[in-house]
Amino acid sequence: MPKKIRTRFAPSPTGYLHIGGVRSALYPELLARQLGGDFILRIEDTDQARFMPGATENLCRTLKMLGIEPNEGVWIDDSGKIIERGPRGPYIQSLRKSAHQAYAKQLMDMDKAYYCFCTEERLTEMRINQELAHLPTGYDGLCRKLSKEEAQKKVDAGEGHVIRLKLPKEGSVVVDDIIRGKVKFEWKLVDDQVIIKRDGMATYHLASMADDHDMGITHVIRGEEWLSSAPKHVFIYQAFGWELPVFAHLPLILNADRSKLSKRQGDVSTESYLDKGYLPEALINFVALMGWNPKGDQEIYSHKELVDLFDLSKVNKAGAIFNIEKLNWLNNHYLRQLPDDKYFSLILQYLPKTESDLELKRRVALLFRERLNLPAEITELSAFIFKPKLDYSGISLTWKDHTKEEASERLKTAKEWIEQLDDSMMLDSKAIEQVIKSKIIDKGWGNGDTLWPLRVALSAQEKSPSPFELIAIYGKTRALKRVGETLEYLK
RNA sequence: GGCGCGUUCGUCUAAUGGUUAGGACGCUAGAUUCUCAAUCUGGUAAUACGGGUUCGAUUCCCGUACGCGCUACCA
Repeated sequence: MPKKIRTRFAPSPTGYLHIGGVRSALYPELLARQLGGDFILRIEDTDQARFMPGATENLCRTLKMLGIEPNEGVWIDDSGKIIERGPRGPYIQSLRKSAHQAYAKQLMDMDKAYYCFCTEERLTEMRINQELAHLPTGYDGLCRKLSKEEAQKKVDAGEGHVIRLKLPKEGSVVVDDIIRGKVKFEWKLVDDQVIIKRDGMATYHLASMADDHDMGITHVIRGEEWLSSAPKHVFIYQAFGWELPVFAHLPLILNADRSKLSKRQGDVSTESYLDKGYLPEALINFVALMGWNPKGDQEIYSHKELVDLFDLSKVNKAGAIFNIEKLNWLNNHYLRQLPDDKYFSLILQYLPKTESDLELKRRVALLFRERLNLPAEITELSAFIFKPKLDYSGISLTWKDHTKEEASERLKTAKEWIEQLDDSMMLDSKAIEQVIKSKIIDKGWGNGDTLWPLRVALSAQEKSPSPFELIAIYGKTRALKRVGETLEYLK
């Protein structure tokens, strides 16, 4: 029986989940779902200094909203409390400290690691000197030369220390990556990495590999920034004789200037996109297609379709710039697909609180639906509808070279038409359109010279929905009031 | 500086040792239309550069350029 696929997303609780993180979570999730495997969420909090309270909750909440749910590991319950589920916990890395230390000890017993007593000051000075001499930077191996007895004596004497990997000094390693193929590194250029810090906590390199192994992770899917340190990871796996996972280093998501996506440039917090009204479906669709494509001309994919189609080996190698225009287009698409009730519940908050007529608000929301990339845009687009009185000073009420008198004449007549409108058709803009257009024909007028003044009278906007739709929205009384006020204004 | 990765329209991408190098977003023109939006139709625009290999390279190889990542007791 083939081994069960187990993938994971392992963020650090140092801030909000950013867009790149969404993809780092999505791809492993897609893969696990497709192959009937497990998707695990592990929190990597070994850096106490960068730990941010609330970050784990935020990460989980955001993933939950996006519909990327792990079936094992850290999660958040409905009351907002962090929970852990699954048989291979704890899934919060700092809680695995003693296991990491035991692994480090084993590595030392195998002579694959050693104590280092060098101070920060010495290390800094060493690095500066290396830079000045234009030499590659890296640990000079001073403590590597210490005998085990000497080192143990220092430790017993209570001297502060870290544990470093004892990497080969010659030869090379090949990291096999499913996206990039075989990547070769010379051992002599790989630094003796610290794996246990002075505070006893493991660094990423040991902690992540140990946990991945202990949790049975089969596919390590992570950002390209890890490729350079992959040799150390391979070393650790091999030192313990563990079976290597499949490595997949994802291309980075970039700012417009092609630098790594960062908080300095634009908004990268996924939660803020959600808050702005970008729909989870749009975000998932968008992020999935950055750096991967199932071929063909389809642009819209549901999460389910992505699960079926995803193929790790077809992920691109080059980084991708975050293109908000396309996200907007996708959001417009998904907004229009939403069931009316759901759509309205998203829009309501952007319509005036002072307006109490919920049914009116609902019809306004539906009226502007296809023009929206984001829910908030409706506020400005529809503001005129809720104003008690319109200001016509900034816009022409006359069609082309028509005169004010002609416009007034049209409006006066249109007012009568509105009055005569059958009450039963007041909600039906198509019916209203039919009636009014036929009356225009009867009069021998043109659509433009009549409809333009009418629409502007109702909206005071250069651009707006049609006069028929506006009459339907307003109802007879308010529509007549608007036209009446326009007539006053024209005098 | 060293090491690693990368490079197809402005952006996201597809394709193949032989194609008019395809799609989408954007932009743009037209149709529709009272305006806008939506919709439909059309247009715009790309294989970084230089060498090879080959009958033929965008595709394979080498080099150059450029970009990015890493170079922490951060992840």
